[in-house]
Amino acid sequence: MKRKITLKQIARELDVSISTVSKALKNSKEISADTIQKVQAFAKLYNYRPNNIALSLKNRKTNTIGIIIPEIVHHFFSKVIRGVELVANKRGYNVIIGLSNESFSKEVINMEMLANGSIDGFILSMSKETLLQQDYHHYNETMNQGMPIVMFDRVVSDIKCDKVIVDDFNGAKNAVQKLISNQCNHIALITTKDYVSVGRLRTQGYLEALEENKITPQAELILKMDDTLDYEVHLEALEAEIEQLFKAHKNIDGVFAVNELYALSAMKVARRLGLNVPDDIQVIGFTDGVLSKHSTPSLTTVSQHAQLMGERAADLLIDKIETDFDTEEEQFQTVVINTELVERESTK
Amino acid sequence: MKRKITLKQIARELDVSISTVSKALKNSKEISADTIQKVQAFAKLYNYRPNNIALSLKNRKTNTIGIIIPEIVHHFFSKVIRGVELVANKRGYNVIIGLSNESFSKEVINMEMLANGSIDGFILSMSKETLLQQDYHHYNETMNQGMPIVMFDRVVSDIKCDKVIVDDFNGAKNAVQKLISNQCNHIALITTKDYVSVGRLRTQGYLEALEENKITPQAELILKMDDTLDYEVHLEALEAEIEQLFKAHKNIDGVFAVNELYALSAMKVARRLGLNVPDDIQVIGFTDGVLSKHSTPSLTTVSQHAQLMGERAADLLIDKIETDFDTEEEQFQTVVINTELVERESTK
DNA sequence: GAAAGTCACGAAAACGTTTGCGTGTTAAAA
DNA sequence: TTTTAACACGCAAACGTTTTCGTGACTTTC
Repeated sequence: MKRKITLKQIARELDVSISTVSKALKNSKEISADTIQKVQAFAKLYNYRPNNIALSLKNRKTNTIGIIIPEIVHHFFSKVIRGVELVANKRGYNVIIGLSNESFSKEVINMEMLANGSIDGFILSMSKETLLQQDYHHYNETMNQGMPIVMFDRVVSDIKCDKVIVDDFNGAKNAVQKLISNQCNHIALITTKDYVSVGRLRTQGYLEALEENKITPQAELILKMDDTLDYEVHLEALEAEIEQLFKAHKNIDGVFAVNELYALSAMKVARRLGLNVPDDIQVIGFTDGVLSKHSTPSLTTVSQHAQLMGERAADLLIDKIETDFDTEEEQFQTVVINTELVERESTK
Repeated sequence: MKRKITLKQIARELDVSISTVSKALKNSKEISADTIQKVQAFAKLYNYRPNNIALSLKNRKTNTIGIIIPEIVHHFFSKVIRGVELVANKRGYNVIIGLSNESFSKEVINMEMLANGSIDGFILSMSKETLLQQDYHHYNETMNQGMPIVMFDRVVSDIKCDKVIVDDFNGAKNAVQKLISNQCNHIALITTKDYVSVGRLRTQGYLEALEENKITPQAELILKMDDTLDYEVHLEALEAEIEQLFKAHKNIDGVFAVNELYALSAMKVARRLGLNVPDDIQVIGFTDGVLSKHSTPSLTTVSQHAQLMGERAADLLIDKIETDFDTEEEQFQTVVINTELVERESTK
């Protein structure tokens, strides 16, 4: 087991100075052709590679970006990561991940852990708890220390930084418009409580679509789930709520759900109640998940282009990192990713 | 925008030496109570945190582990990552990810990028291309440089390192035994080509179960898919193959598939052919995916406990990292994770 | 043959830490 | 009063780089 070779060792072996070796490896014209040849041959033989940590320290630049997400076992987030990794790698950066697990304190701890020199900037999506508590001091402190942040998907306007978001409003509006065009007159909405920014925007899109079509929104058709519960393990609770809604309003002929699980549950409940999808009731979900494609009937969805979000976020962050010259006032931008309606079997 | 504060700056402000500050922060008894109090107060005020990169360089230890996987948008792998992250964080480590995208060269590049000081060890699962080419020089070189590797799931015996694997053989065998016990007499196997180690083992488990029950395996009932194709986008090709199999052997009453997609496709094709699952044909898939739970009918699966694999792999790696004193001969262990049969609607 | 210029290399600082050791000051022991 | 010990702190090296600035040995120019 031989440790990685260093400049110092090469220098000693070849009986030259460390600086000569360093320069020789860079083909500096300060160094004679002879020496360059000798050093490079030796370096190649021993497979010399500069130590990243030493470079990071010297350059005060790690070429690593940190990504903090609430959860990784989730198609949306893992697709975002894939996008981030793709452009990060292309541009010579590594990616280091931190999971907040939807917890405020884990988010803070993770960020502090990474902010002490390990990375050059953050890409993050807020945890639900942070969204709820509205405590953003850790973001601001991080940015005050000169570390750029790009937020995606779950953002709040109070924080001044670059952002990449989905056009939740129009995505939802178009979906509901589709249902309306398909002759749905009583469209239910299954959404989250309003503190989740994306849920709120999608709800607004739903309302707007109704209004544009002179349909009076009915509060009773809107189901706001308390999503502090993990419905992946409490499926029955979710289904029970939906079943109650369907039974109370037998005229429901369309459902718009703000995520995959809600939409799938709606279809399941419908089937259980003897309703045919899409003949009796049409369903659209806002999601990038895999379930939609493979469910029966397959689910019409509003796709969020998660991977593209990751790519754009990474480009935004790296651009900011590399134009570090703190010029005049900071200029922050918000990139809006357009959604796409993917029509499948759950709509006519 | 104030840069992060350093020992040197504190020292200058307080008119003491850098070493005094360092020691004071560590409550060294070399330093007077007065000074300690003064330094700590100042440090707290300015929110001093030691620079990780400098520490890494000094200690030749990064407290970061690298994880290389073929793909992240995949439930199995993202669950493994979650497991790794969980114990890594608990034990004071960060996780940095690299995606090989099933490509040999990307795997090599990623490993070289991380191996130059950025991390203390690797957790990885081999890309299909590496498996196919059987070129393992990058693993051996990495280990020769004193960097430990823990492999999981996709492993080969030629490489001497710690491993965490699923008991593919018995998992498959038990699943097939279940089908047999459920009165299936003609059980088809949908698997991958043999170079994928896990596919081969699962195939062996299938055969073993048949033999133990005095059932003669029929080669025509075994479908070996060429999985260099991404069937997520070429679903029809996959389904066509399965349909052909079902049509050629109308007596098939059970299917064991080595992954989720194959199993789901089998169910889909069965339904299309007018066969009822599980009455006419029972299906079991080897998978940890989400689709199984939400499909109709829901799929009986052999669960691999992916998160646990990640946890065990991380513990194994960190243990090795922290007992670095290169003692006598290396001792490598292979942890085998037991599978669990999760019974759902696709079996009786 | 002296001044100027080129060439090829080395010394040292810097990035931010930690830590073994040396040292000046004061207090206790002889 | 002298010796010794304790105390409180600073110096400097080390981790592995990069880069600026010297500098000695030649070579060229007048």
